[in-house]
Amino acid sequence: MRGDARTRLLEAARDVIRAQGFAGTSVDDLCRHAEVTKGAFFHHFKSKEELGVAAAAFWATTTSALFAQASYHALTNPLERVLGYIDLRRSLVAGELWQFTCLVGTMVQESFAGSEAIRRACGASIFGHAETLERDLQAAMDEMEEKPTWTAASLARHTQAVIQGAFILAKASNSAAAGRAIALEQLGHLRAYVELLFRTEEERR
Amino acid sequence: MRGDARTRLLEAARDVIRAQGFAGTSVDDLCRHAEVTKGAFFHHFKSKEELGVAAAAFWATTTSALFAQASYHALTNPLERVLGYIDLRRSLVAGELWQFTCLVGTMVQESFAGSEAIRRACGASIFGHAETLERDLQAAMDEMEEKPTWTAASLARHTQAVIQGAFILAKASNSAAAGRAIALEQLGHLRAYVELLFRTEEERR
DNA sequence: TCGAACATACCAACTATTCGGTATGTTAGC
DNA sequence: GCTAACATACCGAATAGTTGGTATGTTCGA
Repeated sequence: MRGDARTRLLEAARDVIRAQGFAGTSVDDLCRHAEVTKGAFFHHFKSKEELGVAAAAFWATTTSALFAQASYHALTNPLERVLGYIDLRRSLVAGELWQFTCLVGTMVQESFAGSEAIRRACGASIFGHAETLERDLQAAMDEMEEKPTWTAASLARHTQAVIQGAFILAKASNSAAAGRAIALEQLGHLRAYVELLFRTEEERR
Repeated sequence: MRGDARTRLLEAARDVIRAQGFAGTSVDDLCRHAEVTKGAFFHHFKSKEELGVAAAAFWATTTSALFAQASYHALTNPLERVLGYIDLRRSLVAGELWQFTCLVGTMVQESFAGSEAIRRACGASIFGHAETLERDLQAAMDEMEEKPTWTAASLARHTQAVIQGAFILAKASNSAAAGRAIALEQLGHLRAYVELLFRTEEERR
């Protein structure tokens, strides 16, 4: 028990902030949820803002570890690896909204004006994750006959834009079930776009 | 001057909440920005939450008026009208981030768990706007030879998902200029997807 | 048409509470 | 016995919301 207060606070931040937002979550909220006293909080983080930065970094490392060990990386076809990533994202849409939405996407929305440090940490997480898709996208592009006008980096960012937008539409929905359905629907459109971009006419039939 | 305190508060909410988020904006912030006293605020809105609901409704009416009068509606080809909508959205990406991002997208992200009333108002704005695109999309679909598997409603929602996601990536960017560039890039991908879906192989060459 | 009755719009000061943060401990492990 | 990891108690500032009052109409009967 002793020695893990910092991790418990970061896990609490990950869950509570996704549900309530950063400004809508008080330090006491986090301490209650992590079953930790305020003294412990300010022992590990010198301010609430510093916790926000640490939570974004925590999110970046834990999620990148999750995706790094995924099985789609073993596929030989780079396009199949990209589609495998999208399918994995689809499989992660489960449970309540706060369980599958994105911490840094939520945080950056309300912190980009107030805290440059949090904004930078969230941006690093989002764009860093996008960059991990770039290699496979570039490899798939290199196999194409006619070179496209768009770049692998912009398409990698597009996957993240669709995912983040899907989460917003899910949050705007009338129920968790409806939100999940819309998120899946939107990831379906993302998959269709990637397939349309890469599959040539003859391949499609 | 007298009699417009309510409108000035709604305009202040539209601008300040887009920059700071709902929870990050205090009632005093709004009163200062609208040059109105706190008494006036609680005369027109019985709570901060009620202002949030009214701001979402205000956003829905003002933005739908903006798009209703746009010139792309005069185009005869329904697909051209859809692409005209996307091009209009691209032209609106200008100035600072808080000036072109979406109020209800920002608000729903942090309010969906805390206030059902605000969540509902934001959802009505987003999905109501999506529905205005459905007619043109359906008309374009009806002109296609082979009927697609996806629906006009889901594609209409997809436009909104990409737009909302583009705003999040813009906010995560290191500068307003970089954010604008990413937003435009992402709307470009959205345009490309719509074109790929509707243009048949022969039309494309 | 005049004015009392009423309604709306707003103001300035106040309250109760919550917030982020701090000061001062206490405990456990090397 | 020294240091990092906590706990307890507290502070000042900020917060949402309230109160009692005033200024500006609006209505309607005599």
